Amino acid sequence: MGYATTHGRIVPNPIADDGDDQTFCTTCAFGSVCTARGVDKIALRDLHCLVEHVGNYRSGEAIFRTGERFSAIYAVRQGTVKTRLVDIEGRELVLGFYLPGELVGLNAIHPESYPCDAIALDTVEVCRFSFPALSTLAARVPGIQQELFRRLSKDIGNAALLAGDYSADERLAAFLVSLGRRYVERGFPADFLHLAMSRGDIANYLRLAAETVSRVLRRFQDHGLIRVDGRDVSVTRPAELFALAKPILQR
Amino acid sequence: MGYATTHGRIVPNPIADDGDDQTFCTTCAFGSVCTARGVDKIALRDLHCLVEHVGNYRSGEAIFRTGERFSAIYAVRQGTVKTRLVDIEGRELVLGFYLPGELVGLNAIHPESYPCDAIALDTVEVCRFSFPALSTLAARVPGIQQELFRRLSKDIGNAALLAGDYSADERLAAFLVSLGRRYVERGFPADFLHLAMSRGDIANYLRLAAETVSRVLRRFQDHGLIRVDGRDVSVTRPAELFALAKPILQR
DNA sequence: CGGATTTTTGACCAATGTCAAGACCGGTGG
DNA sequence: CCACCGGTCTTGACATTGGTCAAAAATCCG
Repeated sequence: MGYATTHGRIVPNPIADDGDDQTFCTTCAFGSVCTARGVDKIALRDLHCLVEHVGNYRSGEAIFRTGERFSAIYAVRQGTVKTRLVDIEGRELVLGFYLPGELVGLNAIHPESYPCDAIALDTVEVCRFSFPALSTLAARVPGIQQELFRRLSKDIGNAALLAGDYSADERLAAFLVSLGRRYVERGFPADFLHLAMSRGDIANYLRLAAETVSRVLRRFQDHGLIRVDGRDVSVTRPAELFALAKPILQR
Repeated sequence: MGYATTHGRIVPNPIADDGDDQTFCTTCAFGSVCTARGVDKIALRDLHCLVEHVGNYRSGEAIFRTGERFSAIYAVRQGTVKTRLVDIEGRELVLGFYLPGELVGLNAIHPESYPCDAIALDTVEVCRFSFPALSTLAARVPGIQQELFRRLSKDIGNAALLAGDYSADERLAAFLVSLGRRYVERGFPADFLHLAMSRGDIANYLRLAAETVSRVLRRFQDHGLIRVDGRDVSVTRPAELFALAKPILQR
């Protein structure tokens, strides 16, 4: 695990180890397949073979761009990635944020070309999985096929989450809670978040104006739910925050 | 093909034939796999074996309900299905509408239980595909695995479509254009739609109030873009309607 | 025909967006 | 070390879209 400082604090910052033939990267998208479900050695080696580490994208750089031919999906190893599309009128639309261990590019299988840009929000490393190779392997290894189906299916649900006509408060609360949960899954404290993305990106993702994000965070802080310091947020009343988020997150 | 009358008109109404060992149902979700890509005979028979026709749901009846254990996906054969969830506050949230040939239930793979209700909007018949059986088959027949990946991926894109902060006009235009396209794919005229769903359902799906849907349709008609008669809509100026929908549909 | 449901229409209201100005923060170079 | 600069963030005043409420009209269905 690596650490980075922001505003003079020590902030945990996940960095994937390289893994080995037995364990694979700890943050690997397919880690669970290999560990929990006991994939056979050969499959594991095959998976290793078709993975390619691609690294050191700096903030603002693109991992792929809209319209490029789809050939691979990417697992985030370190840093945070956003996907976004820019519509005909020039409006930016942020589709999602991806933390270490999450898969980017699943929405490109159908159109066969990437329907969005994937942009690094800080220093990012990814694993590249050639999709033809991966689907061949998936046909041989049930666990991997399963995992792909699962993640595709999960993304459908996630995309639908935002689509509701929820209030700005509900959206922001759900955003913070969900981000918190995903950090916890990766072994980070539940009550402290560092936001890799700007207010503008958050607003764009939640379909709000940046000003509204600012105001709501301010209000949450005034009510004692959270403590905001720039891009660092500590959650002081998780239960109340969750209560707000409930209509969106319930299931 | 069957026909039904509404408001005294003759409205085309797709009814899938039963297919045979060679051709499968014409509207079948996996039709393209079998025909275009030449699936081997054995696979085709297997697919036939694991399909189960389930029929004659009447308007309002559920094909599955929130929380039931996930065991199968369904391909619509006849009629129209809506999926919806009811949030903690009792608000209904329509997730999608499904025409003949489309797959319902893909969003249930991940949670392993259906995260929404699937409700018949008129007289509905479906094909039931046991999911364990289907994924086993998918591992053997690349075309089927491919088709599943494709459709899962497509649904991610569709779910994201609605999520933008688009105006009521843009939403409704995109809704009509997209519905029209899907009908055309099924061999129905491009300029005439019959809406199986109520204004309330449309509103709910587009995250608008029912009153807004009414008003916008009225305005479209006043401007000569469409002609509305209850649930029948004819598109008189497709180009202009598309122009409105463009920010949402472009890709 | 008659009650229930859906749809339309109108009047009003509130949440959120827009515009504009200023504060803050981090980085750069003198 | 400090001054400046660009970007991001915050705050305030105001405008607008779409929601809410209520009632009337149309449609459905027995």
